Amino acid sequence: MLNKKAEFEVLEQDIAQVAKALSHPARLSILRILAKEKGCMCGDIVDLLPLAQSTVSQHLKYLKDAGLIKGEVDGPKTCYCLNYEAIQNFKNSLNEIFTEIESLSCESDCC
Amino acid sequence: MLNKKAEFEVLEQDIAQVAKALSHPARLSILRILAKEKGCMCGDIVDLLPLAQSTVSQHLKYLKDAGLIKGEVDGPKTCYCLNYEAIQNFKNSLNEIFTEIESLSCESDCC
DNA sequence: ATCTAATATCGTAAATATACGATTTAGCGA
DNA sequence: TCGCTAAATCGTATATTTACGATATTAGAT
Repeated sequence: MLNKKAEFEVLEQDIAQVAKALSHPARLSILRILAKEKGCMCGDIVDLLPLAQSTVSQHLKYLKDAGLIKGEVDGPKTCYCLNYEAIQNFKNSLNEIFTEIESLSCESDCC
Repeated sequence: MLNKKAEFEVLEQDIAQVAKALSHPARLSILRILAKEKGCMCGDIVDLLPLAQSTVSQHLKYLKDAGLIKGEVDGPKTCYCLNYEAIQNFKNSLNEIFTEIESLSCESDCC
């Protein structure tokens, strides 16, 4: 199958990638847990979610690849934290698009 | 495969669903086109995107199912418009989660 | 040196998304 | 009525995501 994603604007590609990372409730839940728990929760996330350890690890990788979290290996453990800068950047990009959309409000003759 | 999405919070499920609709550059592009073009563009979207008609139609359906756009059938044509209310709702929900995340900023001992 | 606990990775199965061409549907105009 | 145009839907191929169990990896503790 041909992948056409590269043919769109970079801003659109960037937002799409982060939106994809936010497109599963488990990953949104993980972000909230990481914000709530002091000292950067690691494996305890598994205890808080109805998912297997390997699945949680997979979701964490997904979030890390999207840049939304950082992970620091510490012996056999790994410490995950939110990447506030990346979250802020996403918020800004999304706002950029949303305000553009709202300001261009079409005076439609139909719906 | 077991689908575990239903086991998460409704807020998380709702945001995830809209985020998924925003997770492809073609769909973000469509939203911008709908905002820009007066009179609610319909088939001309196809001319503006590097995708086949059937693929664009599929993306439009995806956006409509997520509630982000409305479509009004008018003879053989269909007129699509943004659903500003839904977009506003999503913005609010996302802000809710993001401000929660930011206010809970963890004082971590690692990253 | 070995055991153990915490994670990551591998292999795999099923579900969903992405893309296309071909076909169907619907109403308009000749 | 017949074709035309616009759009939706179908069928299909491929890619990606989601989920799990099993296995590998890593470093501290015994």
